Amino acid sequence: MARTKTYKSNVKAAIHETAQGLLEAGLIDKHTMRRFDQSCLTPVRKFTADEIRALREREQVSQTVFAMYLNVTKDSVSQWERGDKRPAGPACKLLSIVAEKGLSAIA
Amino acid sequence: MARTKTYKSNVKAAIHETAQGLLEAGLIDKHTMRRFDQSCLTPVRKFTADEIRALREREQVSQTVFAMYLNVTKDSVSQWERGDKRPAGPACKLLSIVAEKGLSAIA
DNA sequence: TTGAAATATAGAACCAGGTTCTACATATTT
DNA sequence: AAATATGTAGAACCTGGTTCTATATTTCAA
Repeated sequence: MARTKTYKSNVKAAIHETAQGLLEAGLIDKHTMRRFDQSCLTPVRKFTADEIRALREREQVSQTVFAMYLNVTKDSVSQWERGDKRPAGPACKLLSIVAEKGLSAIA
Repeated sequence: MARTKTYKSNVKAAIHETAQGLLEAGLIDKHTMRRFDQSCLTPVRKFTADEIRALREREQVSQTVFAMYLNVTKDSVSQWERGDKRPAGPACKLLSIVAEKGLSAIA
């Protein structure tokens, strides 16, 4: 497409270009996202019980300390690692951040 | 207290010194946290509906985009800002990070 | 070695957070 | 004018997150 529009239009174009993939993948809801500042959201992985445990052990912290970083109870971490329960949306986001950037990213 | 113990003991001492405050404040559970690596956890604030809205508007994003960053649905963000529901542990942690470091910190 | 603290498992019960859906109301763009 | 983006509203559902108790093992200090 030709880039001869106003600044806002270019931003909008950039938005759609970067987000359209997510949209088509069904990862985000239908419309929206004007002014989506250029940054690309890191995709949020799903974590198995073992992956969560491996992640925590990689960071060399106990369940209790790990829980403190995530602002969750130690029981929740235990339940995740045992496969008793699975982390929800925000918790998965935090786990993704830790997986990619380490615990210090959410200190 | 005298600092004449081994390295591990000093670490432990540092742990207790930094975490004892939280412990005494009743913010963390009883014992624990050996090897708490020196970093200090940023305290997780509680957010009112208005604060959440102000935070989002400060970042200049729509509810939908804000929700994407937090890995939550746009409805949840709307419910938070209306006071219909309140963000839980992990969600509050993410909000705290955004409040202090901006949206880019969780991109 | 003895005891206290740290760490992790297990299960149960409860509540509210997060999801999904629909419908409606305004802007804002094209 | 038509289409899109944005936000409100409410309801229903489900499970995540909390809290509690109890138990087992390990680690550490006296």
